[in-house]
Amino acid sequence: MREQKSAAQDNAEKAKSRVRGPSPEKTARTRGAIVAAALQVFMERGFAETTMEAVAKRAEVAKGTPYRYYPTKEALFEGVVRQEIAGAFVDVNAAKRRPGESVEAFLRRTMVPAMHDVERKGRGAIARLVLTEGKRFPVLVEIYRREMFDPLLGELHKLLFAAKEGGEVRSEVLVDYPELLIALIWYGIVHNGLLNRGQPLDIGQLFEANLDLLFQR
Amino acid sequence: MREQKSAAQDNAEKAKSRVRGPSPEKTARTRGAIVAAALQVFMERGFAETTMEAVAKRAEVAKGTPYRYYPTKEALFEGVVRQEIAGAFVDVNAAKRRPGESVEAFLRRTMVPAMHDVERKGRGAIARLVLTEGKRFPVLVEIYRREMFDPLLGELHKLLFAAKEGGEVRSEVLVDYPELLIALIWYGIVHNGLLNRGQPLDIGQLFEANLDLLFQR
DNA sequence: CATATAAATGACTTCTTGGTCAGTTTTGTC
DNA sequence: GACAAAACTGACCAAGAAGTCATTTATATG
Repeated sequence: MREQKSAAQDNAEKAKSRVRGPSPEKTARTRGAIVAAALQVFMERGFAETTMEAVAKRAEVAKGTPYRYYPTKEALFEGVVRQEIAGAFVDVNAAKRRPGESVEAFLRRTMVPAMHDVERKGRGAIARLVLTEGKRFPVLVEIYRREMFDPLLGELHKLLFAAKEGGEVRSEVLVDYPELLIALIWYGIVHNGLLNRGQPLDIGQLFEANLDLLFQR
Repeated sequence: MREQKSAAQDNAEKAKSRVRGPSPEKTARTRGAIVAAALQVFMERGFAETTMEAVAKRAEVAKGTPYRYYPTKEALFEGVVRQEIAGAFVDVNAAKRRPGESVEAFLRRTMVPAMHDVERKGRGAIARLVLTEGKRFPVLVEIYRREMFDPLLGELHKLLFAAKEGGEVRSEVLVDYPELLIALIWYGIVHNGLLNRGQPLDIGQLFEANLDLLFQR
């Protein structure tokens, strides 16, 4: 029933046409090692300074092996960063305001902790990579914007609007410029990757300070 | 009195030992063309993507000529950016508060217009260059910090402190975190270089919005 | 105008690195 | 154990770009 397999037609969905050769698990492990190594090296050296050989060495494979998974260095970079963005995509819409919960309380409960571990979860590093290599990889910028930036901005906008409506804040400046809240996130990311020596700036703390200001604490 | 010139000892300070050959003005013009070209190309392509040949071509000189002024590509980059930072160093301490002028009024009078033409004066571009290439050129980051970042932050800190003392603002958050005001400048710079399509974001406007918020407008 | 000197040139060298591929090893099936 | 198929290897190739330098050109002086 499967002697001829009707030439390249049945590996459409799940039907991996594997009859012989190394197990898919092994392959997946190799791919994983390469992706992980690439991410590491790209993050510490940047795109241009990274050689494929360095990636291979870090992944403990030979020079040619990465090319079995990604045709070019560019493709490797894109693939790896893409995947990382997708993985970091914490659904900003996941948390919902509890009945009767003020916007301020909601922001402190959800956003502050989230901001707090931007660095600990590696989100800062990926943002910096998109930032520094963005000019060469506009696609990644677009993805980043769509997956991270715009949703967060939109959510903040809605919340600030609600805060205005509910009388929690007087000024409507924030409703027009929710960017003011986003700004400090970028600032923290940039600062941590470039300007500071010593321990990183805690973005959550900054965010909280801004909330204090906003809600007249 | 100058036949032998006592072998390499008298061109110490100002005594350029020029007796023959092209005028220093011509040389200066060539250097200027190279520096200008380099800055342009570096800004539009980044360090790694820029070839010395492209710089030479833009400056309308031959491949080897830039090397008469800068020994390596790195030196050229550093030299050019250094010079640009120094040139962009608007003395933040230049403007002084007029007698009786409120901090708010002072900020609106001086800072807002200054922010307003960050992009028009090319300061955004140079900041982005420092940002994207900073990892490879820590010296430049240090200079940038010393010449631009720290002075501005310090000045803002003093002003916000004065505003608190004078009762212009209730919250003392801004005194502890003047970074909140710096943050949006970075945000604007990053945004203009990466995230936006269409016309650039006006940082002055953002700054003004933040002042509105801060001073409860 | 002859000459000395510096500036500028661009063909050439060298080195790095992305990418290839014939051969080898690994793995699973019969 | 023989075999087939895929994964893996690393020597090799080719392109591109940094940097060199013998030669040429431009300029100022006597």
